[in-house]
Amino acid sequence: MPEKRAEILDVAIALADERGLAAVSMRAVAERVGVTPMALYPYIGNKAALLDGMLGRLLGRLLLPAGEEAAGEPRPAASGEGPWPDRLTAIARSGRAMVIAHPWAAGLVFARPAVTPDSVRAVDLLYTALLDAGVPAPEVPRLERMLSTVVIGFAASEAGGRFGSEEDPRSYRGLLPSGVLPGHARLTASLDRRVDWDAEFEADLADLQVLITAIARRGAGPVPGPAGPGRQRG
Amino acid sequence: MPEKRAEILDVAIALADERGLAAVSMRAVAERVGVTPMALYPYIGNKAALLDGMLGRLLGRLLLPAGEEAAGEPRPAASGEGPWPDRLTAIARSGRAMVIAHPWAAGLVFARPAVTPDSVRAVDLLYTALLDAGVPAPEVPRLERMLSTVVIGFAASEAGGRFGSEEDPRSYRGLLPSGVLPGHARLTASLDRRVDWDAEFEADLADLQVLITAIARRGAGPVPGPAGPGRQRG
DNA sequence: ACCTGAACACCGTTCAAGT
DNA sequence: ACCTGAACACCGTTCAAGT
Repeated sequence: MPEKRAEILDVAIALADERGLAAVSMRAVAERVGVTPMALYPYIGNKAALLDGMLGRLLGRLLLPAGEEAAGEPRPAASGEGPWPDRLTAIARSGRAMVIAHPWAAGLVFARPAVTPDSVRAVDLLYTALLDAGVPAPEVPRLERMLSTVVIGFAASEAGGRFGSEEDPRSYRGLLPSGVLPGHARLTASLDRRVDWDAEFEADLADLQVLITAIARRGAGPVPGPAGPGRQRG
Repeated sequence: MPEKRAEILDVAIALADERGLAAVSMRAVAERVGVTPMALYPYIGNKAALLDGMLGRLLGRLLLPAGEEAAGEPRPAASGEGPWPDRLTAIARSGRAMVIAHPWAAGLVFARPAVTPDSVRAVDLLYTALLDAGVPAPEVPRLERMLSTVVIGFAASEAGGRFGSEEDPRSYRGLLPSGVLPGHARLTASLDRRVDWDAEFEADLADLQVLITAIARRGAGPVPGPAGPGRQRG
């Protein structure tokens, strides 16, 4: 990565952190770099490539082997050491921490193929953990996509507002008396509690480990389970 | 919903379907409606509210009780009849079909709280299905968020390109010889297959049903499982 | 009550020109 | 090799004015 390109991307990331993705314009980035908008193009290509580059740089930091110039960033994901549940948990927490630290990145992750060298390395860590858990090889890529979708989707929902804020528990109440929300009516006690998102994320991770263990178990035995397409032992 | 507002939103949706979300400008929508950009503001509010309104209108169509003026739209989600796995599957398929029919909607779902009347009704269908499956009440809202995150995230990944296209299986090969991708090296046979996304979605749904059943089982028994935070029977 | 027209402060990107 | 300046075709939104 040419040094100038890295500088431009870091300026753009800082701008997005401070004022949101909408504030990241070629003109605004150029001004912070101290240059004319047109001077960015040889290094960046265009606006879409600028956004790709910003995301790629975050992913690169995420995978640094602990304490390499990533000051102020969330701890990088552990590499291939330790029991598989610990490795899965570490990667998942790093991903969520990245999105919380840079909420604007959430929307970008879903929009670009995960095929940059850095994101492929992240995927590889998950592959290895799933294989070590005993998941049959033909099911590993699918399960990796499901896991990363949950982690990214959870963080994106938190950061983007889909999970809502403090005032929304009341928003469904107007629809209750008319009886159009029978499910909510059966849950009122549970719905009025404030949600601890850290705890919910950890509970989701625990449940996914339950699922992974179940899949590994049905893959190991000679008797196929009732669900899932044809598969074979890796 | 005032008739003019509905007309404006439908024009904006058609524009997004035809030319992408980036083509949806106040000016372009106004031109199609046959009016000056400023004439939209009393009905719409501003650009952000226009996007919210577009998404809300899609959600409304999704929940129509089968065959009410939703010509050319994906089949609406089944209401509260039938076994819970069928209901869950129907809602999940409807959500994915909506995103495939209107790919631009994927990015919006994560960015807005799911508290409009229509999205609350969709959530209620999932609550009811999970309760009928035997999931303890305190775990139902969390599980609903996990399920909808998987469905929306899967569809968003498909529509947005995160899952990649035909050519990307080759993209990791350059990194294999150097040994930085041990997980991929153990999976080459599985990674070279073309992916059937319909089948993968169905397999994910089947696995989520396995997980739901496991949670219902541990909630019913007096012996708590090793994973998950404190919980109580509904 | 509903809409228009001009204006303001922005965009991304091109092109030809400078050093 | 690297950067600038002017220009083009756009944005969302304001405000005062028209009917």
